Amino acid sequence: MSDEEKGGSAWRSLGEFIRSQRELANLSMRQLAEIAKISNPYLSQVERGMYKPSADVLKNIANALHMSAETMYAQAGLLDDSDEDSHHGVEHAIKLDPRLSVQQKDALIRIYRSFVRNE
Amino acid sequence: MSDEEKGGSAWRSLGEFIRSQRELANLSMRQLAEIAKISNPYLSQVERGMYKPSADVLKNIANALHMSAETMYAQAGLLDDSDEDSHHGVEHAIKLDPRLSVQQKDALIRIYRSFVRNE
DNA sequence: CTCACGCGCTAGATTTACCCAACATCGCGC
DNA sequence: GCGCGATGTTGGGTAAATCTAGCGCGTGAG
Repeated sequence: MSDEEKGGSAWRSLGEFIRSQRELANLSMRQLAEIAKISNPYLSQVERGMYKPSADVLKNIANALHMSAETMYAQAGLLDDSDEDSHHGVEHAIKLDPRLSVQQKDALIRIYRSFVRNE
Repeated sequence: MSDEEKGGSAWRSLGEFIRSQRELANLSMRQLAEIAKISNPYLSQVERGMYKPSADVLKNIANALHMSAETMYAQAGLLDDSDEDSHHGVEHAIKLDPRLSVQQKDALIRIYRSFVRNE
């Protein structure tokens, strides 16, 4: 089939993404599950990539984590078709931000590059 | 038993929306179902609002109807709010960068926010 | 040390999405 | 009239998504 890969790998990385964002927000599974209106065991399975959550669950999790649903869908690989976001990367986004001064942009980009270099 | 509130009726209008778009494109159910990689009976159920299709199905249908997945999600009521002042450009890119660790993303976002706050 | 409590995870049951086969209905050519 | 091919729909099954109840582990207080 010439279509896009329907692999489950995208879902697994989505789970890791959710877990990292949850930990970044210092939320326990039960807390996030409560806010996102799902059960904690299910959240556990989702974070471990065992199930592909439906769209409303994704949206609820995204809102609970104070991120846009689109970000979540993009991470889940559900927004490929028409125009994939300007995926020109972090540096591009930094350069386009009008609220940053030139020095600030430079500093951010240098920090970013030091991070990705030490991958 | 459950509460039918925001969302319950959204799926029904979504079905009507899909049906109108399909008829507008002069496609039969079997044709659209074939392109969207679902079965014709299931498409029938969806158009009549009996089931809430999952995100990938929605994306495939949107694709088959030559519309963006976001439009479909919006019709499904899955994409409304994304609070937060919407200058997500830099933060969005940072969150999606797979080469950054969680801590690195956190650090970059904090630096970014301190910059724009101190403008 | 023990008890209580929060954490993430497993086990099993229930609900839901989705497919396949068969149905009824409406043309259209013979 | 009789097929017959195309349309939308229904019934019944299977696998996946989601829930509830409970487990085992760590940690802090008494």
